[in-house]
Amino acid sequence: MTDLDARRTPVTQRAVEEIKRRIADGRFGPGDRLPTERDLAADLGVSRSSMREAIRALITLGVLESRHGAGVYVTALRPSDLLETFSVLAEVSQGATLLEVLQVRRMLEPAATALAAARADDAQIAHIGTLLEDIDGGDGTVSADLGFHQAIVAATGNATLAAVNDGLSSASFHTRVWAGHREAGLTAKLREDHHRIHEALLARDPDAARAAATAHVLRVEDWLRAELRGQADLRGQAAAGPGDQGPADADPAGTVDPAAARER
Amino acid sequence: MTDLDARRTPVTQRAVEEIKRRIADGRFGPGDRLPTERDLAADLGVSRSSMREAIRALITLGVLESRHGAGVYVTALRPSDLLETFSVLAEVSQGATLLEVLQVRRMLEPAATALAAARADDAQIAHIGTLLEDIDGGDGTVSADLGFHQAIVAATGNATLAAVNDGLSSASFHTRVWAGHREAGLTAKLREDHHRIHEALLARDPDAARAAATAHVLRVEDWLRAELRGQADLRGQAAAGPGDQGPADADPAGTVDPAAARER
DNA sequence: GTGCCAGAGTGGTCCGACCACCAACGGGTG
DNA sequence: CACCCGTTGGTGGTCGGACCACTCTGGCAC
Repeated sequence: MTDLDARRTPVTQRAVEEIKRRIADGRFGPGDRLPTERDLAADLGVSRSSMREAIRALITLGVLESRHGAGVYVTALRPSDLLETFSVLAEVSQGATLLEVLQVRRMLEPAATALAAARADDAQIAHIGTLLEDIDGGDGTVSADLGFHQAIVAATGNATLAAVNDGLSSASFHTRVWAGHREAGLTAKLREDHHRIHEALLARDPDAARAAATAHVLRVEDWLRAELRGQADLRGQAAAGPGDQGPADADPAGTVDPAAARER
Repeated sequence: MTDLDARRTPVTQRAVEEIKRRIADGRFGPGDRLPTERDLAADLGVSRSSMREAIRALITLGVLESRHGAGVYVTALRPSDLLETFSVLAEVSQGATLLEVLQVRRMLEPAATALAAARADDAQIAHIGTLLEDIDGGDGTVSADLGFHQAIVAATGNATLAAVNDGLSSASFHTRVWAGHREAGLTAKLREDHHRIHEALLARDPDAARAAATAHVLRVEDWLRAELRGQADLRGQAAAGPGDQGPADADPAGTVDPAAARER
C-alpha cells in the first residue's frame, strides 16, 4: 500500500508528512534543530526545492521556524504557535461568516471571562485594570481594546483557549468595530461594558463576569448585524446583482436567543 | 517606508502578503483562477521558486488550492477551508494541552448542542439518529463517533463553529479515548451519553441538550485526567526525568466546576 | 584575558530544464 | 450533423546547480 500511495502522492506532501511523523514520535522534539535542508532532502530522497516547500508548509502551520544562516528548528509546539495561522479566518472573512465568528465568541468569551474571574490572581487583575485605563485614555484605542480582551482570556491559564479566542478576534475587525461605534456615538456603551467586566473580575464573581461578557459580545454582534443589513440594502437598491457569487455558506447565521428575535 | 520594509523582508513573505492583499480587496475572488506561477512571479518580480513557496504557504492556510496541469485557484474561503489547518493542534499536542483542548470543547459543545436542538430540521436529526445506530452497530466505532458529533455541530448551521469544533477533535484523539474507555469497560457510559443527547435533540430541548453534552465532554475529560495522572506516576517511579521538556504551558489546566473539585 | 575578524556552514533566492497532467481544439467516424 | 477520441499546448510538479545573505565559531591580534 505504501508504494502505491507514494506513487501518486506529491513528493512535497510526502516530505511534510514524514517530518510530522518524526515530530509526533519524538525523533524531533520541541526546540530541536533539524538537519540542514540539504541533508534532509538527501535523506528523504527529494530535491532541495521540494524539501524547502515542505518546510515552508510546516512553518506556515507553526510547527517549524527557520533562522537565516542558523538552521531550521521545531517550535515549542505551544497552542499559540500552532493556532496563529487561523487568524486568516477573521482577516479574509466577510459578511455572514463574521457573524458566525461572533457567535462562536459568544460561546467562548463568557465562559472564559467567568473562568478568569475565578482563577486570575491579583497581579493579573491589576494588569487588566491598567489596560482598561489605556482604552479610556484614548490613545491607540483599538490595540488597547484588543489587549484588554486578550489579557482576560490569558488570565484563565488556558493557553489553548487564549489562542483560539485570539484567532477569532483580528485587529482589522476590531478596527472596524470601533470605527463603526464611534460613528454611531456608541463608544460610551463599549466603555461601560468593559468596566462592568472589570468590576466582575475584581469581585471574583464568575456569574457577573459571564453576564457582562455576553452583553458585550452581543452588543458588537447587534452592531455588525445592522451594518451588514445596511450594506445589503444598498446593494439591493443598486441592482439585483447577477453574480452574488456565494455558492455555499448558506443562511445568514441566525441565533436562538433574544438578540436574534429582536432582529426579526 | 515601503522600500525600507521591503529591503529586509524575505521575498517569499512579501509575495504571500501581496496575494493575500489582492484577495482581501477583491482582485482575486473565491473560486477565481490565478495567473500562472510564471506570470505571477514575473508580475511580483520574484523567481518562480519563491513564488511557489508563497503559493505553498497559502495552500497550507487553505486560501489557495492548486490543480496539477490546470492552474491555481482561490478556494471558496469557507471557514472549513481556512480552519482545516488547525487540526495539527490536536494531532501534535500531548498531556496538559489536550486537557486545555477539552476545556475549550466543554465551552463549545454544550452551547452548540443546545443550538442544534433549537435549529436542526427533521432530516438532520434523523441523520444523526442513523449515525447513532452506526456507533452502536459497533463497526468503525471511532469514525462513527466522530461523525455523530460533527453532524450535531453541523446542524447548528454555523459553519465556523463546526470547523472550529472539528479542529479540536482529531481522529487520533478519539481513537485513544475509545480504546481507553473500552479498556476500562466504560463504553456503555459513552453510549448512554450519546442517546441522552439524541433524545434531547428529538425533544427540541436546548437545556437538556446542553446538559447532556456537558456531561459527555466531562466524562472524557475525567478519563483523560486520570490517564495523564497515571502516566505521570509511572514516570515518577522510574526516574525523576531530567528533561520533562515543557518550558512553558504552565499549570495542568484546572477547572472551576465540580469536576475539578472532585479531582483534588 | 578580551576583542575582533575571517572562514565555514546555513538558509534565501534565482535560473533553466524536464516531467506529469489537464483541457480544449481538432479531425475522424457514426 | 453530432459525437468520440487523440493530439497538442499550457500548466503545475520536480529536479539540480549556482550564487547571495546571514550566523556562528574559532583563532588571531592586542
